[in-house]
Amino acid sequence: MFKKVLVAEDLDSISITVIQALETLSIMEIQHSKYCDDAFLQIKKAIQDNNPYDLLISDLSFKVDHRENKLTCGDELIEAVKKIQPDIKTIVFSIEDKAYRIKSLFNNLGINAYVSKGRNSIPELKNAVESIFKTDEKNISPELEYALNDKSLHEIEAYDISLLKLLSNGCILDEISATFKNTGIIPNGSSSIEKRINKLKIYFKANNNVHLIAIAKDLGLI
Amino acid sequence: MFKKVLVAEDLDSISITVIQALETLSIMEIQHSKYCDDAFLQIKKAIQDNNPYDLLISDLSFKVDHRENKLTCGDELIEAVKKIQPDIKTIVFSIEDKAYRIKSLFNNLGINAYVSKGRNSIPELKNAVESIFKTDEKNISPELEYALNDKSLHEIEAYDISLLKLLSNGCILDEISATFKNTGIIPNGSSSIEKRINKLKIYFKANNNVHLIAIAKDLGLI
DNA sequence: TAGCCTGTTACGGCTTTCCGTAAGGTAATA
DNA sequence: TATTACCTTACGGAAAGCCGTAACAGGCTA
Repeated sequence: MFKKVLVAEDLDSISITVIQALETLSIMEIQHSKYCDDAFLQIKKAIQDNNPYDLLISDLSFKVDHRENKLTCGDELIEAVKKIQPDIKTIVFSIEDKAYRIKSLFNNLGINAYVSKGRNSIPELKNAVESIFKTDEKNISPELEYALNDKSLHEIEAYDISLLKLLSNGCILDEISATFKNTGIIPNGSSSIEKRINKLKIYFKANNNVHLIAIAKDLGLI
Repeated sequence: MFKKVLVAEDLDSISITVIQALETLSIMEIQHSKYCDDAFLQIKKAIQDNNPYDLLISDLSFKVDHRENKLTCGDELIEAVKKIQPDIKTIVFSIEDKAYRIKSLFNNLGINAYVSKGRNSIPELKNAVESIFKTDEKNISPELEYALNDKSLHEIEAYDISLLKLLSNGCILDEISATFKNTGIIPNGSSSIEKRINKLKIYFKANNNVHLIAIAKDLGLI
């Protein structure tokens, strides 16, 4: 079994249970951080001490409070950690169940397992830990397996996300066009952007821009 | 101390910790439900058995799954419970920290305490339980006290919420006007609705309707 | 090279939103 | 009753979004 595990989770009501669950798996050393920045520093220090972590279990969203943090969410934490310790195993444990989000975690961050916080997630979390210790296969909550096979999600790209974000910030077409030109994103003609928004509206069955943003927000795309 | 307490919480990772915390307060009987419908039935049965619950600790949002449920969220659960047992004490334990939401829980549902799930929420939850057992005062997470005093929230009424919801569903002004006329909501002139939307845009510092809906979604108003 | 396909950009009209102005209605007050 | 204040509704011009058409460029194929 893994020897040294770090849990990055802000809610005390959850971290307590997670740590107890890990203890039942006879893991020797279990550490816990309430902030992403702290988690990153602990992993960094463990490398320097020549006693690195085997596994990182991280939440995705962390509450903002008085503290200033460089890393504000689990995505950023994992990305930063992989840069200094590429071989560390990672499990994401989050309430998030949007296929798009989960998909990108496997594809872009190379996480080893995704466990969705739910009515029976502690046994699932234990299984995931055991499973990725034994094999190197990817592991995902049973009810979320459909996510990786959802073809439709291939069609929504980073370009669309940028577009939707700018729209949701109140930008008009010309402003979006200018922004894309400045950052070198193409296509950036206001007409092409208009067309792309139109495609998104058809895809998401939205009546207008307002409706489109409401749907994108509900889906967790932005 | 309270003798009989019900915890309505879907996430096992949280309910386990909450129950452990209640046990340290020497509460004799602690029950737990993962669904609002189950919680309601348990409370109903306890009344029939002449052994009612003293306290209900409930989450607000519950994940949807295969099961069909009449009560889908904590708000609905508490409202239903108060109808059959008006004197029951209620604590809401939720990640929600939007002032508007919390305010309406105290004012509309008459909850006794609100504890926000956070980095130190288990001690806060224990304090809340002890506090409302001793006194009959309202109790709220320290960092959320500002919520009840936030004057600005008085200005956002049910009318605005209906309006924002229709907007977010892709309705245009004339459709909203027609809907309001059908349901007897006034003002319902398309011009007045336009003005009202304008006020909301100023209030929330939104550039346009799209921006407004994005903000309303972020604030959890809709 | 000519033809075809695809994707980007441009243009024009039509609708909807945006925003200021003004008319009508009601209620409180002098 | 007259005045005032406030709210609702109506109207109109400007701005932005909506949607179809067309021009242009690059890549592929015959």
